[in-house]
Amino acid sequence: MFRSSGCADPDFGPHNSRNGKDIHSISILRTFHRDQDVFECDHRCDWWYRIVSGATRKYRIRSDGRRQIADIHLPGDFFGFSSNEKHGFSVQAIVEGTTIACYPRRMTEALADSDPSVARLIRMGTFAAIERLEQQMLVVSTTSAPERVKAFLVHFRDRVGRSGEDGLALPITRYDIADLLGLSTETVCRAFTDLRERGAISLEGPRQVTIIRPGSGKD
Amino acid sequence: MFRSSGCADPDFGPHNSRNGKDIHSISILRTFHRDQDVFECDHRCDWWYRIVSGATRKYRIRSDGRRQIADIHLPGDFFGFSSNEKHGFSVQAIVEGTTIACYPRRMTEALADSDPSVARLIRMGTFAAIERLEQQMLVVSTTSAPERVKAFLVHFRDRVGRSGEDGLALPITRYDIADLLGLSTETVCRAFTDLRERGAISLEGPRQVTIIRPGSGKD
DNA sequence: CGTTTGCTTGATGTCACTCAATACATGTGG
DNA sequence: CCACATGTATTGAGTGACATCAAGCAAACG
Repeated sequence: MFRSSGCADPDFGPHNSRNGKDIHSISILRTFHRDQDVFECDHRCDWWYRIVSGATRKYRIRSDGRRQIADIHLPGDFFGFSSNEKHGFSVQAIVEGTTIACYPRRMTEALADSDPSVARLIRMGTFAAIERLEQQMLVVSTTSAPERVKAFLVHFRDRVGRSGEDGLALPITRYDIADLLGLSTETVCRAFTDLRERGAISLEGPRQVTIIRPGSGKD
Repeated sequence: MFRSSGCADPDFGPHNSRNGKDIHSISILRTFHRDQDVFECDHRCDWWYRIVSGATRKYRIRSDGRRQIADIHLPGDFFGFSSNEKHGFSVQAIVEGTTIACYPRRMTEALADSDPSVARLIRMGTFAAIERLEQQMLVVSTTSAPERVKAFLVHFRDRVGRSGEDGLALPITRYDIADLLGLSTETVCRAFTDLRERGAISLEGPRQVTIIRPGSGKD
């Protein structure tokens, strides 16, 4: 359905561990259906996660009933970190068949204590999560709606891993984009057509976008 | 000027280290003037930081000249983490005399490799940073301007460390709040008066706020 | 300088509707 | 019983009309 980023991840190959146990051996792989929960907001933080293939959304239902999406996770992304007892967010699979590596938290922390390379790996994962959120913050705070959508597209393309070609296949609906950017679906639709008419993007289909002029209004 | 949270931090007291070196001994304390740069966006990420007292803003200048504030750091907060060579953001002191503990990155990473408790400390700091950003995301994405300001106030009060009293002293100007929330200063002002007239907050002064009804529209 | 208010214009949310694609159950004829 | 068509409901996407809210400018206030 959309370009799978696969498992091409240099950081996550087999690595030297001093005691035989590595981070792979303590993880379990789970596959999720579309819209299936990975965890809910009131669950305990007993696991860490990493996307192998597919995509997930981290969201929260506001008191007024709106759904706020805080993050989209793509292959290679870590998530589920928390210093509290419970995550404040729920996470759902977006794509049918999303595969996620699940790491039991206590065991992984113990492994990190004994193996500095594991600690380093987790550290890099959290650093990447911080940068993802910071970029996301810039995108969300873009004032004009079309520019916000465009910033999202550029950011998303950069995350998917630019492979030279310009075509970008969105795994998410307009509704998801709206809840991620704090806009209404209608405004997102209008932003897409606006960007297309102004020549900033071209649409081969609703989910198939080509960014033509990423320069204007990049940040 | 505003309530100093001081240094009351259990995690950061002297801790057991196996080789005599602890994270305190490799850090240096620096004091900054108001609006003085801690680092700029194109600088290399050679240091990690932690606020001891005062406050800082992490910001970035957009291509259209607007200043986007991505985070406010308060005492106890770690910042400066990045998996890239350079931070994409600049950080400035907000409060005169802001004191920051600076940790040389390579040395701290080496210390983390040899001392699991240091690695754990850094991990907790990054987890807290992630949660800060996620909460910030929820605040920024609140649709209505008054509700967004109110969400900011509630979030900020929770971060400053609720000590029972309701009074909240803001270390930052309306302009900073505007750039943090993606609003104009005028709209922030109007939101303050609107919240005051509706009885949600009371203002003892421009920087002295009391949150009366945090419940409505909390998230 | 930081904060606040009034006024106007423009942008966005809301409501309503259309359109296309899909899935699923039902019906019909061989 | 099976193959194939039809009707219906559902979902995602796009558009238009209208009211509302926030930005921008100006000016006053402390």
